[in-house]
Amino acid sequence: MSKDHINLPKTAFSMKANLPIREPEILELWKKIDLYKELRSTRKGKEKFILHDGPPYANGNIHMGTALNKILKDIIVRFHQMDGKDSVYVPGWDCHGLPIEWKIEEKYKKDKKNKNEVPIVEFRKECRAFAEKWIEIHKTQFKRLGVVGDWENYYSTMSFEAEAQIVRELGKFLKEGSLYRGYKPVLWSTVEKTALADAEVEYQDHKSDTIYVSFPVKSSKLKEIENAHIVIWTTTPWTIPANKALAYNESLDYILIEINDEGDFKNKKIVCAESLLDSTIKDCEIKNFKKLKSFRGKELKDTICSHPFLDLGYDYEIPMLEANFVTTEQGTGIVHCAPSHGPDDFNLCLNNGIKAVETVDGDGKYTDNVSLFEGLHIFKANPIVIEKLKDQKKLLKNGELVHSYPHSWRSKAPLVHRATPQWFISMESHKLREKALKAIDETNFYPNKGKERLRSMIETRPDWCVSRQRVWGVPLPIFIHKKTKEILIDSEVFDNIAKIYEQEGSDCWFSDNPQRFLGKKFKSEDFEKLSDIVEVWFDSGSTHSFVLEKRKDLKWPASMYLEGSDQHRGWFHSSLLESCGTRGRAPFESILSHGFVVDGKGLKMSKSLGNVIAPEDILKKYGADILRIWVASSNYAEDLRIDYSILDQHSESYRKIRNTFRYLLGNLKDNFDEINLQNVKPEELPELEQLMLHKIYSLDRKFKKYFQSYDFHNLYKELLNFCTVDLSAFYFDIRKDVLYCDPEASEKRKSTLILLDIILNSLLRWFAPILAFTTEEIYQLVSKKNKSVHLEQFINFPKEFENKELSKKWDEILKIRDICNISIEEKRASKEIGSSLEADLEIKLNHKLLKLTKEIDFAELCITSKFLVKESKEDEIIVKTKKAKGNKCPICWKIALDSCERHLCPIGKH
RNA sequence: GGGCCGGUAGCUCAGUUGGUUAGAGCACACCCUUGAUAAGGGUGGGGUCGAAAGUUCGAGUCUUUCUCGGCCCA
Repeated sequence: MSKDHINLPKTAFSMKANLPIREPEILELWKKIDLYKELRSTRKGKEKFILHDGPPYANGNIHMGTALNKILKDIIVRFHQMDGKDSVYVPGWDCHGLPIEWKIEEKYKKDKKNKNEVPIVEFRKECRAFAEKWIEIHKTQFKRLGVVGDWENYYSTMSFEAEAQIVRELGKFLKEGSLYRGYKPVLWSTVEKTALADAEVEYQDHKSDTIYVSFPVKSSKLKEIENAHIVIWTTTPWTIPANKALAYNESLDYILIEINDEGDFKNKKIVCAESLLDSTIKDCEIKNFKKLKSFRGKELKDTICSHPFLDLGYDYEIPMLEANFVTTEQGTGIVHCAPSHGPDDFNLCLNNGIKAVETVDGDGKYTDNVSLFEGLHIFKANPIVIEKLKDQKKLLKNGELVHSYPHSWRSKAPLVHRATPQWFISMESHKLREKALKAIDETNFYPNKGKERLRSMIETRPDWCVSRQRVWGVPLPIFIHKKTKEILIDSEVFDNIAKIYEQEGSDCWFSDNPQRFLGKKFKSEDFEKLSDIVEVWFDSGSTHSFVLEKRKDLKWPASMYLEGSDQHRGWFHSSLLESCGTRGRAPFESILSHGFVVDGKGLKMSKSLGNVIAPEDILKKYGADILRIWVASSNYAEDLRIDYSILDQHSESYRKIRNTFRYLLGNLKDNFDEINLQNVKPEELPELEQLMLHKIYSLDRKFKKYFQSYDFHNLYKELLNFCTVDLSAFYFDIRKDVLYCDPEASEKRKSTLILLDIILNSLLRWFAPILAFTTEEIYQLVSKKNKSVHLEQFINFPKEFENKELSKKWDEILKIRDICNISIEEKRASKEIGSSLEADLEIKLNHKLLKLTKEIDFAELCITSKFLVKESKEDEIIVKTKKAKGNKCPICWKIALDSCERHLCPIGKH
């Protein structure tokens, strides 16, 4: 029998996707039709959805984390666009900062060039060019992922507009008075008279003086230690004059002993950690002592000591503070804290209201804040400190120690932590913390746990240090009066600086005459011009001001900020603070944070483990749509696992989806004319079609629910299950008979085509935000309506499609079908039949089910040739399968005793 | 080291306020089909719910400890 008599599927949509080749062609198409522009004009005047791009750093190739971030953003942006909104995405880059400075310095090192001999402006130009280069590379890589956005008009933190606006933003904090000058320890070289970044530090062995020093207890809740001494050990005797506190660990055990040896400490009581007692008495050569009392560290709470130099004028209180950085590795279990000379000390003291001051100047000499020692160089101070401690009978022992110590990579000179003038934004002076906490309450978080995470950080964070002693960044627009030391706060000056930057960027700050910035109102000789730059978190924290507020196509606040969960401390954090400080609320309405990309076993990717997968490799092997499926199907609330076996699996799912489309297209013969759903009368269709309309309707409800909560992995799962369970294994399989064998005039066949049309249309739109390329490929094949599938909108299905009663009825029918299948399978296993069309079903149902399924054609549903339903007294559904008797119709392949009525074929004559 | 988050079939994920025998899809095995064909269908196997202890009539779900992993901080 020729196949001319049947209607087999035919489509130009190939089974093989070949995404790595096809996707770039679709990118070309989007470029040709200027998709971004089309998207904007289609939704002109519609409600805006603005996902504000957190700028990646313009340095280095993208990795899986970046790809995840951008694809997730793109999926969300496309969803909102399809939902009918004007969903605008403007990509941006973070450009200033240390990593780029290093790259340029590395290059200098290679070329044997000295950074200090190159004018700052020239150095900055190289940094700028470096960032520009990476922006272009990133752009190509992001576009390849299918990300749609305003790539031509991206934003960057180094644009002149951005630099100008950053100055304006700082001006707001300055005018308000919440930006103040304070001191904070940084690693400092007294030789080069400059601060050093961590990466510029080399660790080498260094011989230090060590001392055991006693601090007399002034008062304590622990009565036994009231007249005792707290003993500390340090390798930096010169920091003793800057001591402001002592730190203990509340979870350690401490001990009080009495010394009976002759000498300064005879009959004196001292305190140290119990586990360090042995090493302490050994080091201090204590021979005779008595253990008096052991106690937990937490009992030291609220203890106040005196400075060892109390009698020399250091008559201030030394509080004991709880700190978990105190360990029992070395020393006495109690640490001396000089907030001006150590980051731990600084943070601990700051949290307890003790601020750092400038104790040592740039040359390494004590300032007038340190009595007795003023003018003395710290590297010459150790013997003098030791001598005075001895005089005061506060020195138990001194010695020497060779240990690893930070040195400058250039001069090789030993470094010190030195409190330097820095600029801070106060969390309290203008209620910034309070405003930020309120703003967090008013923000939606996806997932919800992000809210607590950000809140707990804001609750405890210290004042924001916004200055850096570097060169690649926006200069702090600050002048200080030489005589009064007052900060110049003048709107005209800030405006003037901003205006100049807007024209030519901020390089001129370092090269031009300061008078240019001061204008006519002030004289440059009266002022000192600051050379610090703004820390980069302030840059990116201000993007809302120079992107969202400045661009007409955007809105402030953004609808959403979306980044990795590390950005709770980063961009979410700095944007929140900047905006609350200047505008009193958050620059976002919602925050979506995603986890980190880890390997198939849940371990982080690292070169040493060899488990790194680059986006580029995935694109080459699978294509962007597979990667986009991986993003959509993973639960971003937690870490996202990826390896080749996971991608293989998603590839399989993709093939299933692709073949679902192929079946639709094949049976529609690539003809697709969108049906007006209002004209579809469900009651005029066969029950199976009615059921499918209901399934489409209820899937759409779930789809929209999941989309509203950005629950993409469940959304994708629903779509995939629909394709496999409801379509491929059910509806498509059953309706092949009608589609292939019914005459074209058949009403049933026409009804099926209506459904195929609706299903194709629905699937195209549902999948479009995720499978951006594949849905476009199909759309280009069949639709003449729009230039791109992405210009379409989600469908609103008529309420009439919903039919819960029918759905319930079919739940029962499908149970019967399952039992039929099991029965057929038995006969297949025993080799009595092969194809289900060789089966003849005998179904026994109770009265209720019998009545319910009166009109149901179980042969059609189970794809058998015959069936018979009998009433049974039992509730159990019983199915018996027999081999169908008769001959096979050459057209529909059904087995019948006489002719096949549908084809009037005289069975048996063939 | 500290804070926070997480661990459910090989994989991606469901699992209501504690309540029958813990689910789905994929993958796998076997079978069927050869008119979706490098496709399609059917059936089936597979889980100590990270581990242990506790609360409870009853724990994947609540508590504690441990363990493994991730992020942030130090």
